[in-house]
Amino acid sequence: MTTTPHPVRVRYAPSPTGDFHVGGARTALFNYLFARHHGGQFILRIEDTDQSRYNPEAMGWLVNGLRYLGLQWDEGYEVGGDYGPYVQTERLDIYQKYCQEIIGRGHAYTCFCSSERLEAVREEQAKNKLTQGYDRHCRHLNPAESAQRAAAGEPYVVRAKIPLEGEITFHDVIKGEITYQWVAIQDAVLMKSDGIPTYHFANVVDDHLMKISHIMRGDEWINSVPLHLFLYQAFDWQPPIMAHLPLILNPTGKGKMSKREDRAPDGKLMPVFVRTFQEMGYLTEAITNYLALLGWSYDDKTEIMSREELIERFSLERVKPSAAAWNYDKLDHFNGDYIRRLSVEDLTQRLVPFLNKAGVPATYETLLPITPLVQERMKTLTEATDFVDFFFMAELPDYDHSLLIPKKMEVATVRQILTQAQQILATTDFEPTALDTALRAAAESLSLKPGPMFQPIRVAVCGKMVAPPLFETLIIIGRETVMKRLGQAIAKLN
RNA sequence: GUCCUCGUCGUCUAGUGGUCUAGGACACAGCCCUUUCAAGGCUGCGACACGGGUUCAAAUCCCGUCGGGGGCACCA
Repeated sequence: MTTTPHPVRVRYAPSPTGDFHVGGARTALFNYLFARHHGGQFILRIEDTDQSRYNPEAMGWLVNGLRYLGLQWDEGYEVGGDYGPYVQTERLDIYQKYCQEIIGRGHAYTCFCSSERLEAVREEQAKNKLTQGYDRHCRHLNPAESAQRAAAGEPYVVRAKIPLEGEITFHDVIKGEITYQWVAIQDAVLMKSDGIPTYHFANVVDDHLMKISHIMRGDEWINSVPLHLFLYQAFDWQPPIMAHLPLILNPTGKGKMSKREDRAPDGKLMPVFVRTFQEMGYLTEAITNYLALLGWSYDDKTEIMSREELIERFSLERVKPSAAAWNYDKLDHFNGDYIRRLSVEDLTQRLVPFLNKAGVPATYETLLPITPLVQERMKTLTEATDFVDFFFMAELPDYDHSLLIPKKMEVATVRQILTQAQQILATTDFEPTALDTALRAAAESLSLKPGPMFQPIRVAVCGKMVAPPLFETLIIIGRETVMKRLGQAIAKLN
C-alpha cells in the first residue's frame, strides 16, 4: 500500500470563473477531511490563469461558501503562508522562469502556429474523421531560430514535447493502475501567447513548489495526468500522490451534475451552487455530511456523522471509483434530521434571519416558544415561514371559506363548531389540559370525533389547513386574537 | 470517432472467494400512533448488467459483450 508522506499538504485549487458549485465543495471537503485526518495542511490556491473567463464575483462566492461549509484553510488565499503567493496571476515570473528551464531541458518548444491554422488543422481532421490534435508542426523547428523569432516579437506559445512512443503507467489511489500510450497525448500548450501559463503548467509548478503531497480532484482531470507526469519527469521532480474523485452526476444519473440551476419537472428548484443551498436553509452539518457520503462511506450502516467523526474516519481507501448521482430527497432528509437534533435555542437563533428575510417580523424571544411546534416539520429553514407566519400577523390574509369546511361536513355543523369554540375559548384557561378537556367534551356533545371538530378551529385561527398542533398554537396566539379570528371565520360562512 | 474509466435495489451505499435465500439509508406502499401536517415505530416492494471461463465454491478473480460517465482548446 501507499505510505502517506509527511507532512500531508493538500490543496483545493478552484478558478474564479463562476459560482461555487457543490462538485467543487465536495472536492474541497475531501481535501479538508484528509488534511485534518492526517494533521496536515489544507491549502487554498486560486488558479486564475484564464483572463477571459474571470468573474469578479467568484472569489466572494467561493470564500463565503467555504466559510459556510466550515472548511477553514490553513494556508493560501487571504491567509498567506510560506509558499505564496497563492494566486497564480501573482506568480507569472515564476512560471516564466520554469518555462525557460523546460525549454532549455529540451522538453518543450515554441510554436508559432496561428489559431487560424490550428482551427484549419482541426477542421481537416474532423472532416477525415481523424483523431483531433495539434499536428506538431513547429516541433522540429531549430531552437536557436525559434528563440530569434520569439525575440523579434513574433507571437508564440510554448508546447510540451511529449514522447512519440511508449506508454506511461501511474497509480491512482482511487482508480488503481492506469496506462496511457504517449501517442494519445497532445503536445499541449504550456505557456499561452500572452505569457500566462495554462492550467497544466501552472498547476504542476505550483504543486511542486508548494510541496503538495496528494492531489485530490475531480475525475474529469484524470486524462491530463500523463501530461502532468511528463512535466514532473521533465523537471526531475517527484509527483504527488494522485486521487481522482468520482464525479457527481445529475439526479437522473445522466451526465455530470449540471452547472446551472434548473427546475425539476414539478417546478421545484434544483440548486447546484453552495450559495443557494445556504440561502434555502440547509445546515452546514447536513450538507457537509451528505457531501461526505457522495463517493465515500464509513461502513454498512453509519450515515449521520459529526465533523469530528468525519475527520477521524475519513480515508481515501474507502472512496469509491464510480460516479454518484445527486439525491435531493436524501439531502432533505439529512437536513430534517439535523434540524431535529438542534436545541430549541439554537434552531430559533438560526431561524430568525430566514424569517425576517421572508418578511416575518419574528425575534428570538417571540419565536422561541413557537420553535418546538415546528421543529420536526421542517426539511429546510426557509420552510419555517409557512409554518409560523400567522403567529406574527395582526390580520390573517384572506383565505377561501371552503377551507373551513371539512369534507363531507355540513356548513351548519361547521358554524356550530366555531360557535361552540367561541363560547368555550372565551372562558377556558389557555392551558393545554384545560383546552384539551373542554374541546373534546364539546366534540362529544356535537357527536363529532376530535379531528373533524378541531379542523375548522385550526383553519379559523391559522388561515390554513396544515399547521402546528392546535392547543399550543391557541395558547401562543392568545385569547384575544383567537376570539377575533373565530368571529371572522363565522362571518365568512354567512 | 478516439482515449480513459465505471457497472450491487429507482438513488446513495455495505460487500474484497464460502458467514449473501446480498445488509443499511433515501424514496415508494401498507399498518400503528395521531387534532391537520410532520416526526416516530413496524412491515413490504426492490439489486449483484449480460455471456463465457477459473474454482469444490464467485457479487467478489479473468476474458468478452452491452450500457453509463469523463476527456480530446492559447478553458480550467
